Amino acid sequence: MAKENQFVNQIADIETDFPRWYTDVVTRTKLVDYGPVKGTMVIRPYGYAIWENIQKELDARFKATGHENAYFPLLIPYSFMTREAEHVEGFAPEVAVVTVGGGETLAEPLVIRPTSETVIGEMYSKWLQSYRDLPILINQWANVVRWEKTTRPFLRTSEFLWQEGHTAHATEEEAMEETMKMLGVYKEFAETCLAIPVFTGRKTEKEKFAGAVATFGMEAMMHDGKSLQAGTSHYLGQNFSKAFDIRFLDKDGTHKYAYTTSWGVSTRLIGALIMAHGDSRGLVLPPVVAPVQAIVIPIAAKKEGVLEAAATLKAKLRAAGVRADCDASDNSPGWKFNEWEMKGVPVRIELGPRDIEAGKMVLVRRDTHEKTEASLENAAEAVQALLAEVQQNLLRRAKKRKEERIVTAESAEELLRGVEGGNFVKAGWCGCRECEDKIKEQTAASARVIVEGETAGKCCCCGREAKHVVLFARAY
RNA sequence: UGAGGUGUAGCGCAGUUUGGUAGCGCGCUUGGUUAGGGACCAAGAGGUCGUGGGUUCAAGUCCCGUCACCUCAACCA
Repeated sequence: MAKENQFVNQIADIETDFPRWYTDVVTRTKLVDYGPVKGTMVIRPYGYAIWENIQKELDARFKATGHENAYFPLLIPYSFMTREAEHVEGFAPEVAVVTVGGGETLAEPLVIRPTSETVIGEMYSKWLQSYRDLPILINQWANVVRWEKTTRPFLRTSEFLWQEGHTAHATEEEAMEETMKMLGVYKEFAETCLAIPVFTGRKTEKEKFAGAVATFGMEAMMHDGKSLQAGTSHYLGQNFSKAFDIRFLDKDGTHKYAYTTSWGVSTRLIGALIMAHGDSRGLVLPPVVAPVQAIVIPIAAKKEGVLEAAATLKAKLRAAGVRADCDASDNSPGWKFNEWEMKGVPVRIELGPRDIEAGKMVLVRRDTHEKTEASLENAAEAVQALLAEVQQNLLRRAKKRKEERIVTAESAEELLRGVEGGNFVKAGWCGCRECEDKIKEQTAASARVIVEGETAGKCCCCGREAKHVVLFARAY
């Protein structure tokens, strides 16, 4: 009992104090540390390794859909921001501005990019001349800065890492197709790699990206029933091409403005992983993105042959492509069990004198804590099979919860009851901004996405005829 | 930007009410014994008490200012 308490004291209780649980877990597992400047974070090796795995998976998908990587400058002339009216209005309050360079006040202040539509638009206008130059399909991996008032590691920080795709097309249809295609790429990635089932759909006017014609979002359900916007894909129409003069000479001999898109996901995905799968013992990482997929814990490590056998096993697993490690530190086995569980490693392998003699190992999976034995001879196969199963199970589990936690509401009261119970709520909406604001005020829930292909009778707020079915939730 | 809270050793905290030698737990170092769910013994190292000023013989403690961080709300990926 005393020992149990000692463990529990490491991190706050996930059910009763989720925000605290989150910050405890991200710092104690060494994913992240706070930076010296307000709102900044240091992504430590264990956290960055997750990001690298996310990047690897996403980058492959971007390349497979015809995109190339490039890099645009961090500093943007302030005047660029003001060329698109909605854009500047949306971003001006949270932009960081450089006014001095080389000890001298700059003639024109520079913005540290909060997003890159403007610089990239400027460059596209230079590069684009003929319809033959289209489409332009470029992605950038970069950091951006948004001066946020309150911050939380991975979820909202002043500086964060992301990927922003920026494309230009000859027609509206093609640009819209691109917008939806990339939303689909995100969705597939979230489910197969992060084991997070998501809701996708169009955002309301209130929630859309500043400067977009339409924004489509990917929403994920967190442990506490709140929603996290995990990615967005924007159809920008000709808003930016008109502001930045992105024109081309078409087949018919006339100049036309291009149709552009942009889409991005960020290090917030790491926060999504943590909050979607974590449990009372800490992180639960899906094998596809886990920095360490299997951790070998030698038992009675000082007994002859144990460490050697553990090292051999690790090497064997690595040779088979498993991200394996061995904890040969002086800590007790029990300490290691808890530590690596907190760090979310999908599979633990216990290897002691008894096992070695029997030619076996003990496998313990992080998601269910189920213990099994497997032969050392086919170690790699057994571990790979278990990793695949853990990945499947995490998705299955998350899907089940997602389905169980969707309710419908006919009135604002029902909506409130729904979100208070930690649910996502489908409800009819008349389409007006007043109702949307009112719902938010009364329930603290916002319109996450407009649900496609469903019809509702009445608006849950004003009772007029509903234009859309909307998925409402409290959000991060 | 509004409301609340916290700053004392690497981490978590006590000490502040009533001013008088800087404490506890974990972690860290060294040596030894241990080892299948956060082991044990012994000896150590480590602190301008967030910061600036003031009151006082004397300030972690009282007064004034200031900064940072956390939680909740509003805005965003």
